[in-house]
Amino acid sequence: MARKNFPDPTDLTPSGEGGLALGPEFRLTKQRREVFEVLTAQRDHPTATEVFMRVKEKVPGISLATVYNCLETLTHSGLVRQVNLDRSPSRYCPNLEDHAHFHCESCGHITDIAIHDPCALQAALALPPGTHIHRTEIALRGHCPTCTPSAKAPQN
Amino acid sequence: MARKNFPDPTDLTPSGEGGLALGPEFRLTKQRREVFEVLTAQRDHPTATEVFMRVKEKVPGISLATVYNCLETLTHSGLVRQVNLDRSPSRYCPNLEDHAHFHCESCGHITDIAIHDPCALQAALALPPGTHIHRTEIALRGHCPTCTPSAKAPQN
DNA sequence: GTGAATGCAAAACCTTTGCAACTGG
DNA sequence: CCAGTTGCAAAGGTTTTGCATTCAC
Repeated sequence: MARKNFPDPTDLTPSGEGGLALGPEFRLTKQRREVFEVLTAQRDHPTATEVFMRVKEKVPGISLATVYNCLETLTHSGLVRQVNLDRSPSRYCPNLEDHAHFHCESCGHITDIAIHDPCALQAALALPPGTHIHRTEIALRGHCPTCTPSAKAPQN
Repeated sequence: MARKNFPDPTDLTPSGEGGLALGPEFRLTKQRREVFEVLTAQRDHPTATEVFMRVKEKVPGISLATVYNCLETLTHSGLVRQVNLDRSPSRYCPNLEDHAHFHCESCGHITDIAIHDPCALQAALALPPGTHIHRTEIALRGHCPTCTPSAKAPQN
C-alpha cells in the first residue's frame, strides 16, 4: 500500500532540481519521471487526462490511475502544485514559487501570476489577529491582454 | 427547459435584499425561497447536501437535484456565491461583498475574510498590463485564532 | 393556460481503490 | 528479495440530465 499516508512535507529533502527529489520512501519509477517531465516541459497546467495522453507517447502502457497516483505523489513531495479552478478537473503546475493563477475566459489559458509583495497581499485582508496561514490559493478570472474583451472569442 | 442558458448577469435587477430579486425569467418558487433562506439564516457555507437536509424540514418533498438547481439559479442571479475549496464539494455563501475564505485545518470552519484594500491586493500581484479581472477567488488555509496550533484538534 | 420548475432515477464525470503482477533499490 | 508501484477494472462521491408532472405567473 503506502497509497495515502504521505510523510510530513517537512521530512522531505528539498528538491535537487535536476534529479527529481521525491524524498525517501518514494521510488523513482519511469512513470513518475515521465509525468514530472511532461509537467515541466510544457508548463500549461494540464489536467490529469492531458498528462496521461502526453505520457502515453513515452510510456504506452501507463494507466490513468497511475497518472493520478504519480501526480498525488509529486504533489505530496512538494514538487508540483495541484490547481483547482471552479469545479473543473484539477490541473497541475510545477511552479513552486508563491503565485496566483489567472484564467482567461476568452482563450482559456491559465497563466501564473507572481506575487511580488506577499506582505501587501496579507495587509489587504482583514485577517483576525492570531490567524496562522499555511497556504494561499488565488484564482483570477478575466481577459488576458491578447484577448480583446470586445470580441467574443471561442471561450474554450 | 431553461435549465442552463442563464441571462447575462448585467441584465439582472440588483437585489432588493428583502424580497429575493431573482430577476426576470426566474420564478419565485418555495424551493428557491427556502434554499436562499437556509443560506442566509446560518452563514456557515453549507454544501448542497447540507442545504438539502436543512430545507427538507421546511419542504419535505424537495429533491437534491432541485437544491442543485436552486443553488445554480441563485448563483447565476448573483445572490449567492459558489465556494470551491480544493476538490471538496462546493459550498455556498450569501455574502456578496468582496471577500476571501479562510479554512481552518483544525476545526474545519470556513470564515469570510473582508478585503479592505482591493487596490493593495491587486498591487501585490504582478499582473501583465492590459489584464482585465472579472472575478477574484482567494482561499486561505491554516489555523484560526481559537484553534491552538500546538494541539492536534479533531481536524474534520 | 402555458412554459418554467420540480422530483425521481439514471447517467455523467472525475477521482480513488482492491488486488494480482511487477520492479526499483 | 520485498515493500512500494503499477495496471486494470470496478467503485465512489458529487453534480447533471431526461422526462413526466406540477405550479407560478
